[in-house]
Amino acid sequence: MSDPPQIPYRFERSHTVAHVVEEFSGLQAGVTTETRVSVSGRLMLRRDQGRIAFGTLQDASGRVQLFATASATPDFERFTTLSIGDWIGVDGVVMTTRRGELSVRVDSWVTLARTRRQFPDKWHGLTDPDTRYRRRYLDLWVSEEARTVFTRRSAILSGLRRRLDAQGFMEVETPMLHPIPGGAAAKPFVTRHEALDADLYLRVAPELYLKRLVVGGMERVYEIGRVFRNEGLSTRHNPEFTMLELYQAYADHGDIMELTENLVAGVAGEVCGSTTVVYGGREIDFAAPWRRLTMEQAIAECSGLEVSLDSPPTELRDCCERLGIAVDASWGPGKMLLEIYEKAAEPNLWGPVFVTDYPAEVSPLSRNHRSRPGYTERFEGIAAGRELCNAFTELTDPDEQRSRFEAQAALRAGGDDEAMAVDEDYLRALEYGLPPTGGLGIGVDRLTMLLCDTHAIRDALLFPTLRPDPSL
RNA sequence: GCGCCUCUAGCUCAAUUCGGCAGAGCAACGGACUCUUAAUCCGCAGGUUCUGGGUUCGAGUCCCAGGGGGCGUACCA
Repeated sequence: MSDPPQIPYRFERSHTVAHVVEEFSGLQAGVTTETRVSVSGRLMLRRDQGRIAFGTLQDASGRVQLFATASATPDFERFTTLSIGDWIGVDGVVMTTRRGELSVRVDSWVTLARTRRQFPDKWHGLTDPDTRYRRRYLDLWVSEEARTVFTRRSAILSGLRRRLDAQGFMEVETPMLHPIPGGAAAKPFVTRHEALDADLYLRVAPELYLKRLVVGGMERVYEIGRVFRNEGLSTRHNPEFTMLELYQAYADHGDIMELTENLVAGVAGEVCGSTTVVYGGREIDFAAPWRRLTMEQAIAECSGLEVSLDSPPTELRDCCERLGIAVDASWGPGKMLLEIYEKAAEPNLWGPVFVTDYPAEVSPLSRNHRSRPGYTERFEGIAAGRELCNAFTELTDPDEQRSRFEAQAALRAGGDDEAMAVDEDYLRALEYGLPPTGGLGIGVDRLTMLLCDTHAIRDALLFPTLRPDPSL
């Protein structure tokens, strides 16, 4: 074997593999065209045959066979020493073999990168989840399913953006470093800014900044971005995940429900080819309109329990205890009702369904229900037993918001490190006037899971959070 | 955090209920082959069995501690 040739600085490609396959799909067996193409990618299989050799070239779009011969292929001997996983660029005519396999004849070729490490088994690929996540760059080459999920995730993101842009929403970017964590009940990550000599928190939600923008006259805004929550990892939780939040001035929860069901159904139809998708072997149809159930109705339907905020507190407490929920002394009826719902109803709601009318006690940022005291105009969209989105008619009154914050701060003082703090700056913004506004948050990773039929959030994230590898 | 399971060659996996020489396929390496399709055939090489202790004449296997991972649970509006 001769020395490796100089690696070029660029390679001019005329076709992707898929483009070649598409353009020449009808070619009969044993035909050599006069069309020259240049393609590039990794050599994923090689079948040497003496004075001819076959290879399988894979690029981002697919696979095509390479056909090399001692007479037509320069450096044929060296070609047959390429390793599986080597990057090459190939130039040659499009042809079919006697058996009819579409191929590119290797009339010239160049090494673009060599792999110094051996690729996984060409048939079994990678099965160890840890290796798949830690070396995603390998997983992407050997696992078709992984490529499909991330291609689809990208389509979901652009589909969401396109639809919102078309409805007059403006995409914005708000700070990820917050002086006061807020916008969701979650434990934040703390970091430190040296020059400011201040602790800052990685955002748990962009909500309070986006609503400041509505105060500022941005009537329809959205942000798609990472949020960070310092909580446990599970099949459904990653410490950093992607949230879509949007706010629409002059809209209420009803408008947001319509927007949500149309947005999700539209993206599902576009990305999956149908609003009906199969998740875990069971169909789920995202076509609008989705069912609406109040929290009490959801509880009653799933468990037969007749409870509400008007139930005597002792009854709510008994109900919690029967369900195995450890009731904290600080819980009011709203928190108990929510816990009952989450334990007895939510996992059993296949949906998609909007569960509406959340207690004010557990909804510090949403506006009081126009006709049901103690409740808010908040809803969550549930699909496959899990929260897909959270939305409400926004609380606009600064005095009411202050008292909600203070209730949260009291919980915080009592040791609840997920409760919110009083955000004076946000209150000042409200004092300048927030018009009636509807808001929505969608978990993009959860949506991806639903539309890709994956059951672990790690499979919907390119690089899920893992413990640092102690062997490195 | 807690419980259960798991970790063997680059990858995928073996290694007899009950402790007895650590193996195969693919990849790699050397060779044969002008139409293969996970090519085939011949040959060669490949190991801190996650780490550290312990029991034993003898440990991949049993015990203890630690590490990684998976699942469940808790937490996560």
